[in-house]
Amino acid sequence: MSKPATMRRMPLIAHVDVNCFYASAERSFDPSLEGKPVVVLSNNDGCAVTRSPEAKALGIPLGEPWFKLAPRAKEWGLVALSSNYELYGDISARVMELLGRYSAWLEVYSIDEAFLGVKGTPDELLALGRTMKTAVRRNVGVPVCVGIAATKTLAKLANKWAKNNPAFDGVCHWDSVAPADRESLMGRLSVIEIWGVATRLTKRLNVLGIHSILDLSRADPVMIRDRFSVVMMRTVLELQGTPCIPMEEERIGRDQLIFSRSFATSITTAAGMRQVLSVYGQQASARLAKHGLQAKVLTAFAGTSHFNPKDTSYPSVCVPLPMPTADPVLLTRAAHTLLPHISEGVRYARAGIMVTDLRPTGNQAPLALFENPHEERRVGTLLDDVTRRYGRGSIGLGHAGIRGGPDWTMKRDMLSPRYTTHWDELPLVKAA
DNA sequence: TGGGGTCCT
DNA sequence: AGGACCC
Repeated sequence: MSKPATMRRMPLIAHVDVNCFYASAERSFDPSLEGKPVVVLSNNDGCAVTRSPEAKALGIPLGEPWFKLAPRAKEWGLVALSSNYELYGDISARVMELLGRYSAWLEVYSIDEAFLGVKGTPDELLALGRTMKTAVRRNVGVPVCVGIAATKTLAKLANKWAKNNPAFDGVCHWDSVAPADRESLMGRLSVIEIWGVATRLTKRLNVLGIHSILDLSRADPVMIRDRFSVVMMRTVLELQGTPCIPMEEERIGRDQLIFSRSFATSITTAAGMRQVLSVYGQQASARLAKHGLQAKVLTAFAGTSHFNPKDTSYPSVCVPLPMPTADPVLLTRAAHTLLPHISEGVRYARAGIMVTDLRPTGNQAPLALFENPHEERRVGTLLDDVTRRYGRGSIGLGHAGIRGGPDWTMKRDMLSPRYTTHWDELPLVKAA
């Protein structure tokens, strides 16, 4: 199991993640939030995606719609904030940069999580975990926990344990815990707590009498592979201490890019849809150019609300592009082929485009957004058009479109300042 | 009452 | 293409 790995000083995996990241990021710049129940809302201020410990203590479930929370917010002293991705992205970069100093082998797994390859005696590993935790808290201002184990799956489990059991003080080295205690934990926890197992798989496992993590760790990997998949088999092996999920290189370029939003107010006209698709075409172009990529295929889609199960409609078109491109005009034109499938009067609650079959831009400069002056002119017109109609800030690349704007822009009524990335929104510090 | 992704079958 | 998962 994991013991030989430790004895042979095989590299282990440290999993580091920020406790309730969005809420912690907000707090690190607004100390008045300390000790208060805080929730951060999803796009469109739809539902609570992050809760501070105080908000959890109020019994607010993850994913609770804001419209249900709002009436009681005052009574609870609940603070709700719109997602401020610029702030979180910046805090994330600082955390990752700092972690990179403790291991050359860093995999940034998500905005608030990283895996690190680490080596050392159990004492050294525990010390390393504590050092990282303290450093991130002091230098970036957000709390993290650390789990260290032979595999990614166990490292994540150890991290979760560290978060839930104060005795660990935020750092759990799996192999340093008494086997009886580990078994007791795994016996108490449902398989749904494991990385890679969610509701569907949990149901199927339960049918086989596999309920706890301990049950799963004792299952026969081959049986699991036959009845489920190689993915689930890897999970079983990882629980047994055999690394099956490798550290990954930094991924350059995505397989696909999606631009999609639900609307604050539904779109009911082809003209409205045309504008939305134009914006997506723009955004896709900018992102492709930024990554030095071109797309061969574009899919455009729209859909009615699934909370309104009558008169549903989900039109979509898939457009092979004549040649790989990141050109805003060509992408927008392709996206507009959805328009004939749009029926006037139908209430579309969302729309989007997806570009796939991506490949690196050839010998053209990756950042040459507008190749020929003719097209540049037309793009300018497109931007001007929307801006004239809906006002400045309604459209644009990057973050230009988030304030105000037409009905279909994102609703972010409770946005905190972009403290770290915009000069006019820097926090003020008064020296006494 | 989110929006982006990936991998496997 | 669709179904599962992740954050």
